[in-house]
Amino acid sequence: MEYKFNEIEKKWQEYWRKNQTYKININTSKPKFYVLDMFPYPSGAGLHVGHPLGYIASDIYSRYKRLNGFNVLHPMGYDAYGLPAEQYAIQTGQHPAITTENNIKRYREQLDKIGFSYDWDREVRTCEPNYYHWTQWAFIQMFNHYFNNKTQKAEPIDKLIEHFSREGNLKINAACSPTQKFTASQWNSFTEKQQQEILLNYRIAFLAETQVNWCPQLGTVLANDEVKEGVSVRGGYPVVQKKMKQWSLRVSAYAQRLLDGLDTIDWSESLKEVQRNWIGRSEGASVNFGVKGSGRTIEIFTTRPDTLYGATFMVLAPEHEWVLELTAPEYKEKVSQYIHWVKSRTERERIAEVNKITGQFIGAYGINPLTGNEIPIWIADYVLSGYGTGAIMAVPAHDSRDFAFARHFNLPIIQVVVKEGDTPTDPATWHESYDSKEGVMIHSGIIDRMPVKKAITAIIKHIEDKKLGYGKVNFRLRDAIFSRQRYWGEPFPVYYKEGIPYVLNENELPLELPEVDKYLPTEDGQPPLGRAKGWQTNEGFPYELSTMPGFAGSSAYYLRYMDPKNSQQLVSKEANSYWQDVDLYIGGTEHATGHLIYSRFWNKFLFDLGIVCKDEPFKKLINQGMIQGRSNFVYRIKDTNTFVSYNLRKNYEVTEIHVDVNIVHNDVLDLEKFKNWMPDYANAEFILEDEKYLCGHAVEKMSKSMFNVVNPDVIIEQYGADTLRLYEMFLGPIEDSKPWDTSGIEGVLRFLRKLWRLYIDTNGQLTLINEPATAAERKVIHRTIKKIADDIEKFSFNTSVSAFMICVNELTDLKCNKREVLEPLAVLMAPFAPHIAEELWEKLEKTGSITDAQFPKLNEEFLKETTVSYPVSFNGKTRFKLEVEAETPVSDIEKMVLENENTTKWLEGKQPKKIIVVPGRIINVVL
RNA sequence: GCCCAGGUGGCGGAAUUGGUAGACGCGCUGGUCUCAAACACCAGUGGGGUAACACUCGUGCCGGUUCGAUCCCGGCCCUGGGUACCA
Repeated sequence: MEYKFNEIEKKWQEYWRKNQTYKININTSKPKFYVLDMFPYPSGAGLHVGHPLGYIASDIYSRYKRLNGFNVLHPMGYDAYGLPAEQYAIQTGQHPAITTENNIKRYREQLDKIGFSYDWDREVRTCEPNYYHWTQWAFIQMFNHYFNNKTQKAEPIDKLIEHFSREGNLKINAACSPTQKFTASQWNSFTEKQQQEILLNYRIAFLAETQVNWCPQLGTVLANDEVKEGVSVRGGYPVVQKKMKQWSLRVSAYAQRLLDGLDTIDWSESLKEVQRNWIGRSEGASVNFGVKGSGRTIEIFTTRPDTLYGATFMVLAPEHEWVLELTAPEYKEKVSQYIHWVKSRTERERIAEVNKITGQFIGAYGINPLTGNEIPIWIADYVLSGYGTGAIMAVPAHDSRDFAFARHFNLPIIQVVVKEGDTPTDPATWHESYDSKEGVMIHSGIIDRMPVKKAITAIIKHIEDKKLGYGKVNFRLRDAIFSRQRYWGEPFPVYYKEGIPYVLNENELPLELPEVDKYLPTEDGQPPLGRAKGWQTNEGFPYELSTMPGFAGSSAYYLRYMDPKNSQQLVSKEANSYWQDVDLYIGGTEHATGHLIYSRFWNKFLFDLGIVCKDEPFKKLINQGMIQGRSNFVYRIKDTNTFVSYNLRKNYEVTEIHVDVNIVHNDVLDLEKFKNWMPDYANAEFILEDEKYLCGHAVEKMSKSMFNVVNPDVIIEQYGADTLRLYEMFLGPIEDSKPWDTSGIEGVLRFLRKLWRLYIDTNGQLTLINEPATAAERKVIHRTIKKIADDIEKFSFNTSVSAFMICVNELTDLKCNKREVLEPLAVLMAPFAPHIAEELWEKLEKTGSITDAQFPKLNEEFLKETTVSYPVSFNGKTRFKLEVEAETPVSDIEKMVLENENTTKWLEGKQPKKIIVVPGRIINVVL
C-alpha cells in the first residue's frame, strides 16, 4: 500500500487533539524546557510558505527535547492589536475585533495543518481583556516606580517621595527628566499638583512633553524603531518631528543593564551588535560653556574633551530650549525663519539631504571654559536635540561634520592633535578634517604634548576639579514613546484630575476598550477614544484617550504562557520558578531593535520587582532567515497578445511580465492555466521552444504583487505536511535567507515514500522481522542516531534531512527489514515528520503516541570501522587509495605506502623527504 | 560612510572546522516498465580533455603561511542585511 499522507495526517491531527497529546503542566519530576516562537500578527493575507520556517524548526527542537525526557513548554498565541485591522475598520466600518477574530481563525487552521506540537490551552491574544489586564497592570507598576541609579534598579516611588520630604532632591541619583532642584522644606510646601508634576519626571512610565515622530497619515506618534528611513515601517508614510505630551517608558534608565546583559545570553553576535549599536554607549565628558552677557551656561556632551582647545564655535539643535532666549535681537528674524524651515521638513527630506549644510548664527557667544575665548553660537539641524544635551562644541579640525560646517560658513579651524611623525599644517589648506584617534596634543594649554588617551583622562580630571564639568557616559537609546493616537490598542489605566494623571487601582483592572462610532479622530483632533461615551471614572474624571503601542502586548507574553489563565497575577511564583525563562526563542531579525529591546527592558523591570526570577528573558535566540520568493516571468511581444519562450525572447521586442508561480512547473508554463488566469490572456498565443513555454525567473521578496506567493495549504494538499516540514528544513541553514522553489519538493516526498516502503509492503502489511540486525545495518542506524542528535543540537536541520535520505537509501540497498533498526528510525523521524512517524509507530504495534517514545540510544561500538581507506597524496595531490586495517601503527602504514606498487610511479625516482600520516584521515608523501 | 553576514556546479546547498571539494536533493541526459503519460526503478552529470582511461584546471580576485588551504593571515572586488549627521 502506498503512502497516503492526506489520510494519515488528518488522522493523527485528530488523535492529538482528542488525546491532548501536547497539553503540558508543571511537573517537578522532569526538567523543564521552554521553546518559544515569536507570536504572529494575524494579517488578512494568511500564512505564506515563508512564515512557518521558524515554527517548524522550533517544533522539531521541542519534540526532540520531549523525546529526551524534558517537560517542554511550547506555546503559541497572537499579537492581535495592530494597525492593519484598524485601517480596515476605518475603510469598512467593521470592528477590528471581528477582523482580528477571522484572521486568527484562518491562522489557526493553517497552523493546525502543519502538525505543530503547541499546547493550545495556553494560547494568548494581546487584545483580550484577561490578557491586557496584565499589560495595564505592568504599566501601573512602572508608574509607581522610579529607577535608582545607585542601586541600578527600579524602586517604589513612595520611597522617593519619602526621601523628598526628608532631603529634597539635591542628593538623589535617579533616572529622571530635567528637573529643578528643591529642598525638603520646598517639597513639603509644594501643592499636590506641583508634587505630582515633579514625580512624573521620575516615574518609569511618565507623561512628558517630548519631541516625537508624528505620522500625519496614520494620525499617531511612532517610536524610533517604528520609523525607518524617515517613513513609518507600517505603511511607509512620511514622519515629521513634533513636540507633544506623551506617555513614555524610561527605557534609557536600563541602558547599561541592557548592554551588560548581552554578554550573558546566547544570541548571534550580529544581533547583539545591532543591539549594542542601538543602545549606543559612549564615554566622554559633560562640559559647561558660559554665554557672554547671560547668566546661562550651556551644557555640552563630547567624547573628545581633549580637543576642547580646538573648539572654535558652538552649535545648538534648533529645538534647544534656550535658542530664542539667547538670540540677539538683530538675529531674531533669521533664527525664527531657520527654525521654521527645519520644522517644515519631513524626516525623509532631512535624511535625504544629510550633506546639505544649513545653519544660522544667533548673534550670541559662548565662552570656552579653558581658554576664556569667545566663540560664536550657531544653530544647525546637524545637531540633534535628542542626543546628549542637544548642544555641541564644534572642533572643526578633527570632526568631519564640524569641518564641513566651518568651511561652509567660513569659521576658524584650529589643529590640536598631530599624529606621530606628522608636522602640523595650516588647516586652510585641508580638504577634510584631520584624523585624531591617535596622536599628540598641540596648541592645548595644560594638556599640550600629551598623547590623546592621556589627555582625555587629564582634562576630565581638570574640569572636574575646576567644576567646569564631569566625566559622563552617554547613551543613544531613547525612552520609548508609549502613546498612540489610535483605537485598536490597550487603553491606559489612567485618568486625569486637574490635568494631572493618576493610575487606577489594581482591582479596577482590566479597563476595557470602549466602543466608538467611528475609528477616526474626533472633529477637534482627539484620538478615537474621544468618541467613546462615558469614557471616565465613576467620579467623572476623564480617562486617557491614547492607547498603548504594538510592543506593549508583546513585551511580556512569554511570561503569560507560563500561567495563562491566572486571574490574580501576571504569573504565579510557582509557574515562574518552574519555567523560569525561555530556553530557545526563534524569530525574525526585524525585531532586533524593537521587541527584543522592549521585552528585555520589561523583564528587567519585573525582575527588579521580584515578579520574575530571571534578569534576561531569552537565554538562546535564533533568527530564522527570510524565505524569499522565486518569481517567474513570461515575455509578451510588444503590442501583441503573443508570448515568446524564455530563450527566444531576444529575437523580439518584449515586455517582461510576472506570472503566477503556481501555474508554472519547473519553469515550464501551463498554457491552459495561463489562459484561464486572467481574462486578458484568454486568447494568448505562444511561441514555444522544444514544444514548451519556458519562463524566466528571479529571486524577489515574496509578495502578492509579484505573483510568487506560495500558500502552505496548497503544498500540504499536494505533498503533505510532513513533506512541507522536511522541505522547509532541507532548503538550507535555518539562519540564511533563501528562495522558495517548489520544484525541489518532490525529492522529499520521494524520500518519505521510500521510507514508508522500508516498513510497509504493497498490501499495506508491516514487513518487519525481529531477527538481530547485521553489522552493516547497525552501522547505518547508529551513524544516523549520532548525526541527527548532533545536528539538532546545532540547529543544522538541513543536514539532518540529508542524513535521513542517506540512511534510507542505504537501508533500502541493504534490504533491511529489522525491527531493531527500523523502530529507532521511526523515533528519529518523529520530530521532523510527526504524522508518518505516528502511523509507523502504530503499525509497529506500539502503544501511545510516538511523541512519548524515547530518543534512541547511541552505541558507539557499532560505528567502529575494521579498515580505513586512506587517500594517499603526493605533495598534497591525491593519487590513490590504500586499504589498511584499523589501528595499524603509523610506522607500518609508512612502510606499506613505500612498498605499494602505485607509489613507485609517483615517486618519479625521487626519494621521499617525509611521509605524513594523519591516523584515520590521510597520508601525504612529500617529495 | 560605519557595523555585521556572505561569495563553492545549471539551482538549493554539503565538507567531521587545516586532511579525498561538490554529500543530499532538484534539474538535465540516457535507459527499463507502459499503447501512452504519470509514478517507480537503473545509469550518468563541475569545466577542459579522451572512444574510454590517463591527465589537467577548479571554492569571488591577488598574494602569504603550511607537507597539505573552501577553512588561517594580508590586500582588493562584489552581494545581502542593519544603521545613519550620535558630537
